[in-house]
Amino acid sequence: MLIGELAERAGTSTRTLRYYEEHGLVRARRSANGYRVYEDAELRVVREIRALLAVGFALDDIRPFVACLRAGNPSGDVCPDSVVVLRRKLAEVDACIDRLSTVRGQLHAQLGHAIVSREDASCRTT
Amino acid sequence: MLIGELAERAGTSTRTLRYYEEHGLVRARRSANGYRVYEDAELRVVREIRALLAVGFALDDIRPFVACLRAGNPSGDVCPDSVVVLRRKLAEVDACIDRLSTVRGQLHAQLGHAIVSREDASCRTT
DNA sequence: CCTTGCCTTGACGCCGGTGGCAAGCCCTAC
DNA sequence: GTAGGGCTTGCCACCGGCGTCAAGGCAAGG
Repeated sequence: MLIGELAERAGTSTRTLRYYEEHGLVRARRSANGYRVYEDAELRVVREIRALLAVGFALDDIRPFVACLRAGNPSGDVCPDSVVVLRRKLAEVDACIDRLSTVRGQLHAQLGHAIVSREDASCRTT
Repeated sequence: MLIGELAERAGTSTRTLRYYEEHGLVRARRSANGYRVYEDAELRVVREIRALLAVGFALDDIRPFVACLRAGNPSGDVCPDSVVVLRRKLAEVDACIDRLSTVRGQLHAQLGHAIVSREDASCRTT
């Protein structure tokens, strides 16, 4: 399978696949003419990556899941490393929700004509 | 008041103040030597900006609040334009919380060994 | 031979709010 | 005179996940 086909089947772009490879997440052998050739199994890997990204993981966080899949596991989340990341992310999300709830309260109060206080940074769901 | 003093009193940097000015949020007259000279009132403006940024507003969103303050209002949130922005932001935050709650559920499920589905993008609390 | 369409690498752009550096002016004190 | 501090403008760096363009090689069909 060449890169264009994989991109289409995974619902993404060739640029994206090359980017993943550059970051060590996706693998390909090269044919004689230098083209990337993918195993069918890579499709699952790419889908795992996309699903995790959508949930808010960074590429670095995703690495253990991919490794877990490559190790032959039916899903990428059964390995200890993956679980660690999952727990961390869960904690982050919880913290984020708490913060947003606070902000929500502030906005609500301000709409009722109060004054905004402080709140800090970094909450994502890319 | 010169820029260094304002920066210190507002708890930020001179770089930041110049940036705000560049984006039309903070005003200063110039002394003979070209230095920025600030009214005392600008301190309140800068604090309003910082507070709103901390809550997650973008600079563009903050403009109406500043205008409201400049119009002589005791707080920046009493003007119609400000309220519009507040409502929009509240809605955004609500949506964000919903999304994160969904993600939380997915993470939880995955920790219980299920499979991740999909979720989309953009949730900030800068 | 030429076109078309796949593939390759390389590199810049984006977004937003700064940090930080450079080169240079202004003012004060010693 | 000179050292030191504050001020000026201008521009590059950052973060992350790509989009997108550039310039070129390779394969196949008319």
